[in-house]
Amino acid sequence: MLKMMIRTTTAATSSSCYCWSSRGMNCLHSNSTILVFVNNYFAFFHSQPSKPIKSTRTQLEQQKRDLPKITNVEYAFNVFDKMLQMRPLPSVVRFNKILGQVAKLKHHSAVISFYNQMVVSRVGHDVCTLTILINSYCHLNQMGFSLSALGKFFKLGLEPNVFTFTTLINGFLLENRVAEAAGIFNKMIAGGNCQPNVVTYGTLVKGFCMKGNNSAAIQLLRKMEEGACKPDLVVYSTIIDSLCKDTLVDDALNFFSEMMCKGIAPDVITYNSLINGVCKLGEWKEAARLLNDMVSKNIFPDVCTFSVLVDTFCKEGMAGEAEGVVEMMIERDIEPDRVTYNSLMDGYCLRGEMSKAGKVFKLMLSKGSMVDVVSCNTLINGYCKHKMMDEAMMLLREMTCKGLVPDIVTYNTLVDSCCKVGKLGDAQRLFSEMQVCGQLPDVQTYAILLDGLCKNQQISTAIQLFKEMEGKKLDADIVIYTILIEGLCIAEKIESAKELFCSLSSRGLQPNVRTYTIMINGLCIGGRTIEAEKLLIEMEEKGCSPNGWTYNVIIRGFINNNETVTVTGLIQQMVEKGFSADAWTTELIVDLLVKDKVDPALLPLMQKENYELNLPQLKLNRSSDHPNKH
DNA sequence: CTAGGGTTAG
Repeated sequence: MLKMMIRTTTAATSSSCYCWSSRGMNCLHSNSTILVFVNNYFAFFHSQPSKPIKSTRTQLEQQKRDLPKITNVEYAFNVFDKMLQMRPLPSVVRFNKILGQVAKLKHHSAVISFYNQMVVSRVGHDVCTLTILINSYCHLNQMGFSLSALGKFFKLGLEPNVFTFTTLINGFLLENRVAEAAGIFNKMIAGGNCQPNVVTYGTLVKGFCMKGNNSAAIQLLRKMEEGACKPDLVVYSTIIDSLCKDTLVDDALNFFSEMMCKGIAPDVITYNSLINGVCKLGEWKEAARLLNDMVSKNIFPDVCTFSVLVDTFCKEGMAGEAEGVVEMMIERDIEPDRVTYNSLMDGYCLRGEMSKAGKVFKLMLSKGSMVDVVSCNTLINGYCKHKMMDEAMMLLREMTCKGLVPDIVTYNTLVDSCCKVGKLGDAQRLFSEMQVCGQLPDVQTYAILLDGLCKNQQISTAIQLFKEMEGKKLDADIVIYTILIEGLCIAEKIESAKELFCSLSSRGLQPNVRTYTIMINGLCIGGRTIEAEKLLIEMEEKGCSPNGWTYNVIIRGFINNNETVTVTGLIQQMVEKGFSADAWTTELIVDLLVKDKVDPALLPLMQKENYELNLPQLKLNRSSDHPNKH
């Protein structure tokens, strides 16, 4: 359906950009920058061949004619059996070829059983056989067996080569044992007869990146430049990707240009890393520039490239552009996958266009095997965020009918929304249901339900639930305690809240800004403004800087307790730190100004600004609660 | 015949 809609729109895409409505198609006259962007790409993609030219694969196939192409393990078993029955036995090389192909299919346990058959049938093995074996053990996270396979080298009088050592290094890295990986590498360098090559270096660079040690990875790259083994595309791409993941996109771009200066051409993986990096920072214009750049170099974007763009446009609220990207994909015969459609669906959910989200979901259903737990969760989340609880619950039932098992995210989403709309009973029923279905609640689930109970003034039930959680040996974190402290404050049990707050350090927990602010608010509600002010100073001293929300809370607290003398100082402090009063606080301050109780010079310093959260202020203000980000 | 980079979504 969606595809049909997309196809009907493509004819007109050169002049405008379209979006869908429930009635069909509407012309979307968005701002010119976006139109220029989209149109450039259409022009651009129309000028490209619709599919990359197929390489001369026939040649390769001809070369391999004597070797059967292994496409699945069953076939490999057959071929292998036949080979074992041949007399004389085929050469080790032929067995290695089969083994290698099975390993490429990632059927590592099959590799091991083939190897064992080879041993029984007395097929000789060589360095290559053992290296494939070691590699398979590595991928099965069985380094112990890898190392005992290494022992076979000595038994058979074989010498491990650079492939063997690189495989071992990779094996240690897969188990996060970077030190041991580096140890092998150092021994290679010291040994002299088997020096690391560019792949060995690349493997270790990856290892450092995995540990988040970019500087070690970069150091290794610099070391390569000094020696005979120069860094290649993979080494650069690994570092570029790692920098992008750490949002150090500028550094990544520097390595990108450095690489190109050396005549190393980037590929689709390099560009995907960069596009992903800039997109995570919301810089879609930079992403568009990179996309432009790669296509101009005849590097073809793949599903991943496009999916990232769809996701970013959706998150930036640019659904029309996201649709445009999907059109481009279809135009270029790149089939959007579940990730692409899921991003688009999430984008519609974000805009509250739930009927369009539902249409994408139906389209995914019609394609078969595209809908999974994640896509259901996305739509359920969309329904929940727009308080369409009936639809959300219906989808929960539907997914079970389709044989999809709702996971902890499904239940957490639903429990949270039930709490937010005040359906505590439903939330509790879902909480039991998930346990019956074998999805054990985690700390986050408890946090969600505890928060719901506390916000709905059911503190005693909350405390009961908290004890249940402790009984299950789940470690309560600061988020849980903050919720309970807030719950106690809402119940106006300020002394208990304070006690719990003071017990945090003995529990090995550090209060965060949220915890402090909630406690300060509680103290103000209880009229204990002196303690509130002391806590404001204390948090700063303990290295937890108050934020705008903290100041708003304490200022309101002081005003409500008629302590207007201190308020002037607090407002000054807040403004000096670059925070401003929210609408509620401003109202109270203006009120004071009218009564001539604060310095009028402060007025222009205050701007209206919406804060994420409003705390209960002697009265409960449920409607102003925002989704909690525990 | 054997070893290294990205796979995006809730």
